[in-house]
Amino acid sequence: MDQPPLGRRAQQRQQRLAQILAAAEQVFATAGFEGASMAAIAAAAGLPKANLHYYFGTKEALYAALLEELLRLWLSATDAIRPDSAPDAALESYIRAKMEWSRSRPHASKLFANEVLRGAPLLSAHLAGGLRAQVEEKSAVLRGWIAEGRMAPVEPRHLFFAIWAMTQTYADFETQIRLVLDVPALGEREFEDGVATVLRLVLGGLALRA
Amino acid sequence: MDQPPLGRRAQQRQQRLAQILAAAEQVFATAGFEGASMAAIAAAAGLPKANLHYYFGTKEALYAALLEELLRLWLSATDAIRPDSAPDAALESYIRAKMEWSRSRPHASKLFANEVLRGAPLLSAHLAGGLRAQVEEKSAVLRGWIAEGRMAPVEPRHLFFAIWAMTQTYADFETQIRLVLDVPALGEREFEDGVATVLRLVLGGLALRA
DNA sequence: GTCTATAAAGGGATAGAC
DNA sequence: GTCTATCCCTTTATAGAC
Repeated sequence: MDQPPLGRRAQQRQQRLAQILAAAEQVFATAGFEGASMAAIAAAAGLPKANLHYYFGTKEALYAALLEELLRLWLSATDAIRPDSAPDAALESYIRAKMEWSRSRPHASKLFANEVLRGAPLLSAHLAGGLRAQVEEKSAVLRGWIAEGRMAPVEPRHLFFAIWAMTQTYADFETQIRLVLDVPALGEREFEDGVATVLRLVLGGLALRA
Repeated sequence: MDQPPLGRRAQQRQQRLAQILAAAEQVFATAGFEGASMAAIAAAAGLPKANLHYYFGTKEALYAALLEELLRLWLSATDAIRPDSAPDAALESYIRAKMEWSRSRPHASKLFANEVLRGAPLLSAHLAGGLRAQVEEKSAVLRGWIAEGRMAPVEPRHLFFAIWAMTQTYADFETQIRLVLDVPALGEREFEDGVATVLRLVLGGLALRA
């Protein structure tokens, strides 16, 4: 993606941008768009407030830049679901990828959840465009497997909704899960139990395992 | 709950309170705590702003009153899960109740989601208290069924997380589901497909149906 | 009890020195 | 490019007339 001959100035610029984006992701994720203040983001980034405006112009532009990056992540996880794949391996791979995303990028997941809760004012076009197209494409693959008797009949789009919900809940509802389980933070143990549960429901529910 | 001899004044007071709470639930649900303004809530309730302060004092008190009511709903849905129940009927009843709640009270679900995303500052005590206790109690019932061989082995608490996620997503992520399905609003058809999908995954995954 | 007017605080954004 | 000081608007909350 990056052209190699990047001057020292451009490098520093990239670093500043990344520094601001990381701080913004964290603050927006837990406070939401309205709840996050530019002052709080600046403090998290260790920079004066005016610096953020120099790099991104407005609060909304900074927020939009984060969503932009987020969408690439969202749309890149379904690669394993292809007509020539084995249904059980494909779905297991997809579920593990989604769960790993919740573990490693919880702020991104929460940011996305906040935006959708608000009615997705900055994301509607992408949801109705790229995401819908991808869901349709992958649903066709699943319908093919069902027609061949390789998988129990299910409405594929609702299966995706269920998988998204079960995996993302470990990021978005982390607070609730942590308090119910009475652990200080979600760790390996909790994510392993989560993966095992989701795999049992999906693979078992679709007659893909004993 | 209400004492019968309620004077006309008290009746009007109750009506005003309900009117404000309904408007506040809707505004807080989509805008979040910070994003919602007392002016917007007042407009939705058809009252001047000062009226809200007269009845509830502060914005946070109004918000807290909504969460209070919400918790009663959350904690009342697991009644069907009892040691002497049939596992499949109990879980089906629970799933249908949770899904019906997403259909009939989407604003309440979104309000809850917003609060948990924020780290549940006003809800931590209840999540670690009443909710945890209830989950432990019902998990013990499920472990009993598993020990008797009436249900496939699963970590009961994570099963609850999965059921909560799959059912609440039809309220919280309604915008995304609507756009992916390309429908103007979620209707009977969509909720029936959702219930069917969740039942297949849970009952099938736990070896409670063919 | 109800409403208008306003006080007090905090927010995004920018001007202008360096 | 970077930072301080500040403008201007919105927001919560209340005072005080009715």
